[in-house]
Amino acid sequence: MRLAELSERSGVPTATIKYYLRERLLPPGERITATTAEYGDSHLRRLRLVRALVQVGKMPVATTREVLAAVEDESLDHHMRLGAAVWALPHDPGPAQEAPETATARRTADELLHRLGWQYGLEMGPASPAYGMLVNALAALARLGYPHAVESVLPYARIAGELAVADLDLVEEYETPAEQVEAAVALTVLLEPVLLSLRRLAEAEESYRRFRGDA
Amino acid sequence: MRLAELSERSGVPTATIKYYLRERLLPPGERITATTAEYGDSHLRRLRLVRALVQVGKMPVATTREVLAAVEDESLDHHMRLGAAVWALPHDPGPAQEAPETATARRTADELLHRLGWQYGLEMGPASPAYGMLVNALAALARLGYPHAVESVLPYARIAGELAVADLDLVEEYETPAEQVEAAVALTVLLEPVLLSLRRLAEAEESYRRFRGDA
DNA sequence: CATGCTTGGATAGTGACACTCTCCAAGGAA
DNA sequence: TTCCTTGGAGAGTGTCACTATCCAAGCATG
Repeated sequence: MRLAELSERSGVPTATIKYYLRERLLPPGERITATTAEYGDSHLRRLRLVRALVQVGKMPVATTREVLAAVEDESLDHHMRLGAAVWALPHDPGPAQEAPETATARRTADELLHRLGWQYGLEMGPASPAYGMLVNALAALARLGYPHAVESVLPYARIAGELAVADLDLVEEYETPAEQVEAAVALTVLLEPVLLSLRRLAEAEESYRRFRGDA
Repeated sequence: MRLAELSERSGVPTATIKYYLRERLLPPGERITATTAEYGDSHLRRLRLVRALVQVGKMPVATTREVLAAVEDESLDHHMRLGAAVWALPHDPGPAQEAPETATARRTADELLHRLGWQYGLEMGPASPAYGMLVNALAALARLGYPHAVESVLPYARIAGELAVADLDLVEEYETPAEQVEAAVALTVLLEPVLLSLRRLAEAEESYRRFRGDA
């Protein structure tokens, strides 16, 4: 199919597809003549993934490119490939200035990983983007005077552990490593809004039960 | 204290504080002379909250203004005030075009609320931003061919329920309704990055355990 | 073969957003 | 009196995801 048809079938404007091609989020089509290129189902599939990651997952385009590169990197073993892909997922820049709250938050995060027995996290953690995000968020809570000690966060960490098990169960339903890595990225990103919106709905429900009719 | 000192104590540049004043994220200081205004601890506290919501919680400035207005609205009862505040929290625009996947996603969401027995959600749900986010995300998963049926999402919803209980427990540790509403907003927003980063760390851990050493 | 449309590629422009810079007049301090 | 600081207002900046405009080379029709 040509660009126009790819656009029609995916619902993405041609100008946007051209932009994605330029940014290397989509591999170039197979050149037929000097002025036309042919696209296949793999392009359509990739285009849908890109759209989902960028629009629903709100991932920056540059980040998406890196993640997709990791997904396709056949030179890594399975765990490393998963790791590289998820590693590249969007994250806030780590703690910038070393405020005193940051140091405390770092210690809290470390103790948390200890208490949970997350070996890999303890080893690789401090360098990983997710660890930086965690430290940042804990430091922000501390600055506002909200609970941020290990005891307060531990329940959330246990719940996160349950989530990860559910996620990996879903991933393992796929056969090939390539499918699994793609599923890991898609599900990691796209289940975030699902989870957050469900939490908001659940909070409304719980608030209704507890406070309904209060003055 | 004057603007310069407020800036120094909060670490926020004066130009940015002026911007927040202009955007009504901060109430104006008490005018002392024609050219000077006095700010108090409440301004410092509010400024820190704004910074946390905007920078860590990545909330748009316009949204933050609405949320803070709801937090301060004394005319609502407690549950409504919480609801109004969380209602105004940032959310994607609801489902735009009515693709077939959207209709399916909507049915899945409704059935989910039924199965969970979330009365309030069933009643108010379809109008709420969180419901729109959920439908959007489920539709995106469907478009990519990933599981999005009630059975696949149910575990996540149950976990969200646990999160909400933990959240409201934290909120109820505060005494006055005003403190509780502010805590609800702050914790709803600031625990999101905590939760998401913990999920990423947990996924890395779980992936390490399952796939370590795979070819 | 001439005419006009389509295609893909390159370049520049748009709109939203969170700041950030530059002025300015009125005070206050030395 | 002179200089510096303050708060307010308007315009400018940088980023980012597009999006509109050009352009040359085909292809399709009369």
